[in-house]
Amino acid sequence: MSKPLPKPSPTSLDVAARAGVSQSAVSRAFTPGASVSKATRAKVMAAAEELGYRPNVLARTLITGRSRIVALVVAYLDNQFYPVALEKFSKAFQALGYHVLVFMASNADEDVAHVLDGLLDYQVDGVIMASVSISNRLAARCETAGVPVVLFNRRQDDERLSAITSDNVAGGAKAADHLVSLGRRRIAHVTGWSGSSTGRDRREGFLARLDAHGVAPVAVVDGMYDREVAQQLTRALCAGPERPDALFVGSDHMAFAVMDTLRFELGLRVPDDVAVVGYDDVPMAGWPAYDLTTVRQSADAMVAATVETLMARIDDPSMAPRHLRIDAPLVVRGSTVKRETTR
Amino acid sequence: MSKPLPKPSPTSLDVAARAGVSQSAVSRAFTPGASVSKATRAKVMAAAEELGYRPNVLARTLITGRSRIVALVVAYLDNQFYPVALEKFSKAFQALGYHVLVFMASNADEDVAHVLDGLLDYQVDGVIMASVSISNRLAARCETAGVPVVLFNRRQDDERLSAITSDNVAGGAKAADHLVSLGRRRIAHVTGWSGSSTGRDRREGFLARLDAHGVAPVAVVDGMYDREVAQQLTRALCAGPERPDALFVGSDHMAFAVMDTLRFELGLRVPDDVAVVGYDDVPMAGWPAYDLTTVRQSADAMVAATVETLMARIDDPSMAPRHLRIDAPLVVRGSTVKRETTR
DNA sequence: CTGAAAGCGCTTACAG
DNA sequence: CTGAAAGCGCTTACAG
Repeated sequence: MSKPLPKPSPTSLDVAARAGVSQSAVSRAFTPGASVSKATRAKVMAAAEELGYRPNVLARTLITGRSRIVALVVAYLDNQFYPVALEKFSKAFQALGYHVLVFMASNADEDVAHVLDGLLDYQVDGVIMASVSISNRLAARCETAGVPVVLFNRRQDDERLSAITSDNVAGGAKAADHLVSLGRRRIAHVTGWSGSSTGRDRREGFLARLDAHGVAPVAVVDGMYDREVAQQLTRALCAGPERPDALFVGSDHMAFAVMDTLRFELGLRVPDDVAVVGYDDVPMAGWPAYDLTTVRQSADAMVAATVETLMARIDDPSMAPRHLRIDAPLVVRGSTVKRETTR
Repeated sequence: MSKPLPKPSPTSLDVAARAGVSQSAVSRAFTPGASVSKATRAKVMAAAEELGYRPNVLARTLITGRSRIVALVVAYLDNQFYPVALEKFSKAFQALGYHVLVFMASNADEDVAHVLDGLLDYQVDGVIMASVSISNRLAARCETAGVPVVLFNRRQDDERLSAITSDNVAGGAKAADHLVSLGRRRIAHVTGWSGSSTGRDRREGFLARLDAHGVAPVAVVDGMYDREVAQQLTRALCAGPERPDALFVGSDHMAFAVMDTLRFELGLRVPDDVAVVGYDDVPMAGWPAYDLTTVRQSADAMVAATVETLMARIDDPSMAPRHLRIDAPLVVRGSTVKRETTR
């Protein structure tokens, strides 16, 4: 409650006085491309160094309208795909002189609305919505505020929003091809949350291709991208008389829970009794304990495309929104094809 | 490059005009505790609503010196402990009306210095250094700028820095007690990075207690908090004639790699051939595939203590730094004690 | 309770 | 290239 004054930071005026130049000159010395003589800049820099001066970014933002802050809205970090992406986002933006403000939001619309207000208050230059859907009303609000939004790993029918995803429909199809080619016929699908485009698209691609092969799924159930739910569904699926011999799971995160349940709770062998295919290819999928066959969403490629798209729209707000679908290859591992080398 | 104008956001002046009051009145209406009549506030709020006005936080920051932004500096997000903590930090600060700016930094001093400059430019109200060490010179720079710093999961001899850790020395000791009580005698320790306080403290506690039990470790090697390194060390340790029958690993993240190597590469049984104890108790440690005995660092407790400490120092910069050590209980699971219920 | 005014630390036309 | 000045959108004494 007390207000002790930690000696105030030096301002451009202090530097100007010390360097014997005008305050404008100091500002110019710190503005790339501004017209200052070499001599002036040198004097300014020397004085700044002595005083420990650094320009106040916030004051600059007030004038330029550019905060060099990008907001990343994310719903959960327990699915390893997102921390991996966050790390890459953070590094990519840092390299561009931008910084990432993280907002956690559930997928509830009021919650997203509230978070959105908060981030608009900070005059962020752009918004990345990762794993979060956004209503048209909310999207419109960002556009009105002149803040470009790009969806990461989610797409929307609303044309105004840029969206970067993997090719989820094709990815789902690859999972179907793979399981059928392995001779599996009692195939079930634990989908990603059907409230998300990723959940729906992967399911659509998977079921369409299964159908093309003349195979009817024994079950299609919503895993909600939740470990617990996936676990319960696995139990239920395996309790019936027609136990599946293959499971396509809408995310690696759920697939790990499915495998745990199959092996340690139900005593089934993977892949012998049940083959499992996931989606994402998070690092953990490659760990020997799971060795999970999965559809790879390249976080590198998706993050790079997202950053590029957002920056392009920040530089030119009139640019048309982009909808990119990154290729997602199947990565075959031990959860579908028995390995000889490991026990 | 073009500069199309997305219609500018309404300012307090616009609202004032519409509400028929002064600009000061608008400001007061949005300042909790300011003296405004109910009637005035109502008029202002109505006008603000109609115009879609929200106060510009940055302009406010320029005056108050409080940005309500907290910087979180983190070295890596692959160890699940950190994303879990980040999620909790973000939610806790959001609840307080603060926001988290994420900075990734390696542990290299120049890198930290660079990142620190960046975050000081944003006038952040406080800094949390998670998994990152900081030199005294750098710490001093923050203090000079009047920005409180608290270390999360790392401590420093420098008294000026608040630090929140688990009781790593006691935690290490518990791991030793447990393994010895199990009858293990050929015990090795893959330590956390010895450049970190956590790595050193856990080792110290572990070795001291081992010694108290009259047991000499068969090996003590630095795992660097790295999966790859842990894997190679595991191979090397098990190649010798005196294969360890127990391993204390400085973090769960490394322990998973150790278990994978033991089981899938070396064909050893856990815990029968080798017992494994980790540190952290990340969610994954409880998953059946690992079922890892470990020392629990409560992310909830540590984050809460960190937030509380940082907020206290933001409110009163003259407050003395705090050094908290959160109790870290041993959680016994299947990687040291065979479970009957699971296969 | 209310308004006019100064000022937070900068950028950027405008003259020179 | 350089400086004096206006102004970004607010908060906050200061009078009334």
